[in-house]
Amino acid sequence: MTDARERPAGTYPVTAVSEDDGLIQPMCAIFRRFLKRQGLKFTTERAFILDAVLSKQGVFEADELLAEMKDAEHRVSKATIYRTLKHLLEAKIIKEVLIDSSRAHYQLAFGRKATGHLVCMETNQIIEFPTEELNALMERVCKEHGYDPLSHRFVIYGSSPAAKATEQAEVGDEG
Amino acid sequence: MTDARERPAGTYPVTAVSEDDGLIQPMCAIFRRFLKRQGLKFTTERAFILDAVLSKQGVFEADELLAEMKDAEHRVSKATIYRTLKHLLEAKIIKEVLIDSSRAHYQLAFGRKATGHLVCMETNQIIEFPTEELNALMERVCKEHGYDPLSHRFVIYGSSPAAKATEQAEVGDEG
DNA sequence: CTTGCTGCAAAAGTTTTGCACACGT
DNA sequence: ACGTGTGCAAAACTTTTGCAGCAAG
Repeated sequence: MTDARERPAGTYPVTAVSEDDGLIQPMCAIFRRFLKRQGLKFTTERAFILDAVLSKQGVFEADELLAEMKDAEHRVSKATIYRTLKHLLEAKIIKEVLIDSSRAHYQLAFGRKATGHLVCMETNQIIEFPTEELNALMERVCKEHGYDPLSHRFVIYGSSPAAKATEQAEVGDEG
Repeated sequence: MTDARERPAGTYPVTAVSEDDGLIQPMCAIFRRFLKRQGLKFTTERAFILDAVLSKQGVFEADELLAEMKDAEHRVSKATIYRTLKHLLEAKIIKEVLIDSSRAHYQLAFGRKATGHLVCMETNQIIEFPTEELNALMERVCKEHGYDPLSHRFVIYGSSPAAKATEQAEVGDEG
């Protein structure tokens, strides 16, 4: 049951491993340059989406951005959010994270060391942890098969202490 | 661009790490027992789906099964395939594999050591490799956060030798 | 016979796309 | 002005579900 589908109302409680929020501002310039290079425009909507994305401490999804944008003074449409996410991926400002197969999850791609994700199957809490040590494994496996390594993802599924506590309580109730 | 979407017509060429196909037959009995325990029935359709699943050498998806079932003498509906996949997951005969976020991917859960997946971003080829060494990391991370470990997934993205060759050819064509 | 199962078609959820109009450069 | 971008609504795709008839135990 590799399933984190029933997520608690749009939010992922996340313990991030990010280190420097000082890198956030230059990102705007970086995105701008990226767009110019591609003959694309830096629109108000893209600025707003970038801003929302940069404020994320951990894993997020399109849905979440959409909800935030809906309330904000700047309403941005679903279509624009999806289109902009693609550009942010290409610009390597965000990267995809594999949490479950029903929706796409993203995370900032900069200012953080390689991380894996520890997912609680019950509460959907996601904890990040560093995974530098996996680079060696990636290199080795790629070399063995003649591949050029690009990136890797490591996800652990388990039960959080909170989930176990809840379980206990439920058993008490039922029994 | 963590995207393996444009997959070559329903097939994943896979180099598996499976070891004993001799375990396959008992699976039928195991599934039967599992169903009985749950008050469920072992129907012709379920038998056929189990059979198709057991013949898989590597990663597969619902879509693929559906296509196979369409041609076979036993036509099985989409709905039944999805419903049966859920039971097979619960019975721990198959497990979910995270390859990309657009579709669910599965793999037999037995008769194989823990494996990771090396995915070629261009050709979508998937190579399995053993990942026993990651168990220690899983245990350690879980202990650090008070989690009970359940399972883990490790995916490497890269470019296969074949993809690089194709690229070369294309550059030659264009230039 | 009783209960669960199947197929169909419709629904649901996420992501993409066509189009007319609006906006950066 | 030109070429892109945006919003909207519809389409595409994967997965789920309701229902009426069907089959396993």
